[in-house]
Amino acid sequence: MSTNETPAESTDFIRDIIREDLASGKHDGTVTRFPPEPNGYLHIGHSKSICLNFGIAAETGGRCHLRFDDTNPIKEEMEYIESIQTDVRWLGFDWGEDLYYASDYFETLYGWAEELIEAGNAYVDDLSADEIREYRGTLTEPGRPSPYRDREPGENLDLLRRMRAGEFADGERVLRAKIDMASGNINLRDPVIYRIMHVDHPRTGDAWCIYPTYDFAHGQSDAIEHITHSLCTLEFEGHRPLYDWFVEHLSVPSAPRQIEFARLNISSTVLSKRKLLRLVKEGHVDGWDDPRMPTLSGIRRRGVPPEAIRNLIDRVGVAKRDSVVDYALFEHCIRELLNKDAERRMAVLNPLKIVITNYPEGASEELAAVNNPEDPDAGSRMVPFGRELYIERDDFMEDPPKKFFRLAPGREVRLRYAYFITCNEVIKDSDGEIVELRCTYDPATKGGDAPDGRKVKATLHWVSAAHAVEAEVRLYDHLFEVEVPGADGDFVDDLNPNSLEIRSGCKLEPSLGPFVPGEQVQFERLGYFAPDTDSKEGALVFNRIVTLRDTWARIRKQQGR
RNA sequence: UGGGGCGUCGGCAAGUGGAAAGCCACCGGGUUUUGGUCCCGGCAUUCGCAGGUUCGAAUCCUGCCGCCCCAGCCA
Repeated sequence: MSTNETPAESTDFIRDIIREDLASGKHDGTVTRFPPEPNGYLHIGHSKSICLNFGIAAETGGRCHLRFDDTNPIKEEMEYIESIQTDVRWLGFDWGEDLYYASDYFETLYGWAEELIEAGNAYVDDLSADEIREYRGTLTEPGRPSPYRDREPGENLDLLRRMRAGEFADGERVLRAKIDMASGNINLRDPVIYRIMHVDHPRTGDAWCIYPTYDFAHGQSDAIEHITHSLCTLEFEGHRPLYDWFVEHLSVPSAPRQIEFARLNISSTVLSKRKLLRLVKEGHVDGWDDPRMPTLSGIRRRGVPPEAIRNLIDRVGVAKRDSVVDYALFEHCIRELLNKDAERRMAVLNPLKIVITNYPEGASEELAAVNNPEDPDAGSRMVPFGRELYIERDDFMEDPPKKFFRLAPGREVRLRYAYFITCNEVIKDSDGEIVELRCTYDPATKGGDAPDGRKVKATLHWVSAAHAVEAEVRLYDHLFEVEVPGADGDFVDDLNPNSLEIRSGCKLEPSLGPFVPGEQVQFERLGYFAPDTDSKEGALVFNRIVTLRDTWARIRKQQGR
């Protein structure tokens, strides 16, 4: 198979800039980086940055580094360093040898701090945090210089060395860059670049008790790694002048360019570590990998293939506008992929027993079922059929409304890959609850076609009662009831109380018994599912990844339920 | 009332002076042994608003309005 068309190049303002830089010879190649702080789990919002950085590197034959921005030991843990690597790999990206840590540069960064002092561009400030805030001024009033602003380089150097040596307590002094206390950009009002923290660092242990801030570490780390384009989110726009200031005033080995883009937001969920942490801590979900969570670990556990996330990111694009992507677009990406890849199976989640009264007692037979109508190579399998079967309760109505085409008293429908059946009798218990249906089948319709050409308006899925495998199936809905949680009030108040529904006693066709964990299946007419990590031998648990598009549900809604 | 950004269909998003791409959602219709898939069609006479420049403006100019970010020794 060949084509003359070149694949449509995804383009956005960042790729445009990079293309120009390459064309003009400003750079020979590209080096990007994904720089998470190891203080939490990655979520789908991060995948935009990951796909962008690794994607651009791949498209331009460059490299993308994975760098942990571990400058604040209070919040960081090795556990996160592990999980982040697992998640990035799962998403489908590889940093090769290029794994770095900002903490690897602590000594170099410290040297640059002394360099700044010697040039009269930094000073040790004895003001307290509160005083610094007061002196900083406000959004509309300029700041005032600290009384320590004009200390001599010699004294500053001595003080910084003593800070490093551990002579002072946390918060007693800080090192500040001497820039402009009257700047309209508050980030330039002598930002703190080193603080004292007598805290062990996950990687450097007790080697340091002073740590550089993000502003003093990030651009310089980029420069050390010869990053050409440092892509970050919009909230860092105001930090760019500072980023550039350090690159200009320090003897760094290269001059990276920071470019900002809008972060990914998705409706009906939240994407901030703070909020996600609260969901876990307050027990609204069962952990970071709860299948309802937008964390990569949660999405993975739910059964979503990583390719679906990459496709979503491609479709969303990259721009500078604050936006909220419709969750439906994500669902579409999942369905689009799984429709093509997932094998079909039959499973009944809410069983209603039917007895085929004219089918011989004790008999059974095997019927051929297609594995994936979208993929002829997927072949077919045999499914057992017998006198007693289960169908979905929703597929029968004693008193059907207009447009309900499924089973009803006196009505004939098709059992997929099996026979036409007609419902003759409805059996109820003493409460009036339907407990069983008595039907007859037409032996001439074996396989699902009537030789006389008669049609039927519905095809139902089913499972033979004698052969069924039992399983628990977990159904998920949006975590939040509103598109933008917390738009008015606490986001927790917008939680969807019905985001999880557990169905036990579900009946699966026997081929699902030994199903391989990690693989996705379509339960015909119901949606895409995957085994949960809670599955055990003989105690299967499936997660619903996403439903199928459901036109009948829409009709029902239009009819007023 | 400081500085930095952003405003194109319900949601994303192209377009950068010469006839408003595409995708999702939604609404029809066809095919169908999944009310799935697939196919066909519809969906911005108008680009936050108001002026101006121009033969011609979403694109240029001016003014206004709205939204987001910044006052951590977080990132």
